[in-house]
Amino acid sequence: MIIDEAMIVKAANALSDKHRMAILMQIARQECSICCGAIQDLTCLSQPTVSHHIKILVDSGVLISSKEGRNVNLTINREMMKQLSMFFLQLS
Amino acid sequence: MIIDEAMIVKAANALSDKHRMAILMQIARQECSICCGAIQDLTCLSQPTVSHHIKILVDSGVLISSKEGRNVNLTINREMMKQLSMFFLQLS
DNA sequence: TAAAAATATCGAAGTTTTTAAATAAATCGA
DNA sequence: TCGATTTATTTAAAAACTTCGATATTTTTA
Repeated sequence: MIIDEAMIVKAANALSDKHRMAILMQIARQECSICCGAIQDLTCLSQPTVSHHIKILVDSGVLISSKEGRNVNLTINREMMKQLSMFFLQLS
Repeated sequence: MIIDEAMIVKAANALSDKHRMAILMQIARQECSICCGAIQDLTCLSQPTVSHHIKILVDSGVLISSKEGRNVNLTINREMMKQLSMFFLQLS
């Protein structure tokens, strides 16, 4: 996976909102994947707002989504996390 | 240095703009510290806009500024970069 | 001390983001 | 098939962000 500056900016943008960060951390704590509804229960936000935030997280490559019936399961994109870690390591 | 979720969000926000990312990368390429004027020369932005972006980068802890006469010298906060790297490594 | 230089602040315009209500679409179960 | 469930989309309002011109502040230099 090749990551460029624009992708880092996009990922940073995805994580620049406290609700989206909370969603990421919630998924990180999970053993297995988790669906949108379960995430909504953990926030103070409406369903459309959660859907919007999840879209941003998925579009940026931070999360991976996979549809399963009427649910959408979400997992962390660990490859992206690795790339971000490397990026900041090089700057340290 | 202890870094919490809110600080990560703030740093991510600082890096969620392509101009601010470009400023960071420019400073990263530098051997020694660099002043605001030198950064402005490398962007297509006005002086007040560059000043504004630099303030966001400094306030978030991404950059460190030190005044020297009428210049402000900027360097990367490598400790912050290390913390960010660690954060994403744990998620990978 | 006065002009020049570097940076910061203020104020306003334009753009983007966040949010939720209403609604749509897709899928499951009875 | 019909109603319930899950997620997405549309729309609109409010809040936040980006940008720059004008101006202020601080420091250097002539």
